Amino acid sequence: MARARPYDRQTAIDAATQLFWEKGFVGTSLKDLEHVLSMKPGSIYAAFKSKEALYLMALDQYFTQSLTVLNAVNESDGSLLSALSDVLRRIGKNAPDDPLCRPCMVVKTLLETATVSAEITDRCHLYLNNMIEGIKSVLDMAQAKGELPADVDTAQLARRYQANLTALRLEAHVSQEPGNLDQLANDMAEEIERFRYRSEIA
Amino acid sequence: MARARPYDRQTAIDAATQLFWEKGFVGTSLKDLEHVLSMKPGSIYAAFKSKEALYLMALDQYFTQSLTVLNAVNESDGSLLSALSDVLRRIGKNAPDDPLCRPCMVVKTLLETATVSAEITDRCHLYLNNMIEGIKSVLDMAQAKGELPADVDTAQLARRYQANLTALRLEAHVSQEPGNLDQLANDMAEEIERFRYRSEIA
DNA sequence: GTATAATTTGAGCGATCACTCAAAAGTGAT
DNA sequence: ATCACTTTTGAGTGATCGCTCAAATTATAC
Repeated sequence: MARARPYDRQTAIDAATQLFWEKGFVGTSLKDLEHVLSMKPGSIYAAFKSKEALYLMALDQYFTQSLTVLNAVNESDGSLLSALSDVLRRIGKNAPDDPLCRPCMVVKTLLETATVSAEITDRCHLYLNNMIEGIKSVLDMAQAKGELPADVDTAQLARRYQANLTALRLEAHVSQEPGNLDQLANDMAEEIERFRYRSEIA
Repeated sequence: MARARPYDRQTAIDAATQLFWEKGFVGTSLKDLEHVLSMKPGSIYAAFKSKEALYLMALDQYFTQSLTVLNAVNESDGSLLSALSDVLRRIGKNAPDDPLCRPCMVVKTLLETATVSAEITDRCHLYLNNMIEGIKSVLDMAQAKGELPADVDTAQLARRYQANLTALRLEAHVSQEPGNLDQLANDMAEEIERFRYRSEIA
């Protein structure tokens, strides 16, 4: 029959994702990719068509992995609101190997590639919309469970949560004093907890 | 004596700032700069030494201009807290020609150049610290004027404000539905207004 | 006008960019 | 072993990268 690929495609895309995530689209050269993928240019282009196409695959990989965080929140047995605020507090810890403690790749991409590739930009908008939709559905679920008052605008709160999440991930990358980040994370976590429905209050 | 420069240096740096701000350090080529500055490569290097040095000048220019916003807040005759929250509401309007409604150049730079130039990165941290210091001193003044309760941690609130500002400016760049941005801005504005001291409450 | 000094000019430097393609190499079926 | 087929290889493509420098240009001083 035919020759088999000596590499695992998914592993390769994942390596490319890490590289792109760190250095950006323009900042990543093909030489960089060759090293990380252990592939020669010809193979890269045979396998992934182009640098831009590979970047789109990397973005998709990133987004898929990001969804697992949201799924974990959804499947938490305790309070959904607590699960959401715990994500914020987790970023406050700024663990070096925690991908959540690095700036969102989609945001980085949107800041970088507005003038580079319309297709990449469009894809990013799609991911962002999907993500906020996912957050909203968690909040809707929380509302159905009685965790959130019925009059809370879940779409609006979802946008607020996403904004906080983005700002916090940015701050984790920028911040020099860990205590400040943790405090900021706690502030944001308390903010969302403050929405929790308490029957004893009017 | 000697030949005079046919261009205004400040104007040139300003043009470079706009270009760098939009396209980033790596994304801006010398050809781009030649067009914007109407200068040939030799002149550019004679005047600004290198692309990186020019970028540093652009960053400084950007930061100086950013400070004028803070100064305007400081010199507002009315409430300082209102002046701060008005800045957030102003971003909610997303006026196309309002530089405040574009992502912070320092943040963009930090996301892009962590792997490119340590000097640029360091300078950005400096600017960020200066800016947050400026915000804190506004809050301190508000506290002295009795606008803020004495027990408010102004340093912490300043970080929170800066995080909101950054997130909002990002959202202005990313957001597709203007109404959402405005609502988010109002949320953030109300959040800071909620700190305002009211004598009739305990 | 001539000398002097500061500035612009722009062709061109070596390096790197994203990318290509003919050739070599590996794999399974017969 | 041979074949059909897929994949890897890596030197090499033209274009562009940031940058340089000898020459030309423009100004002032005398």
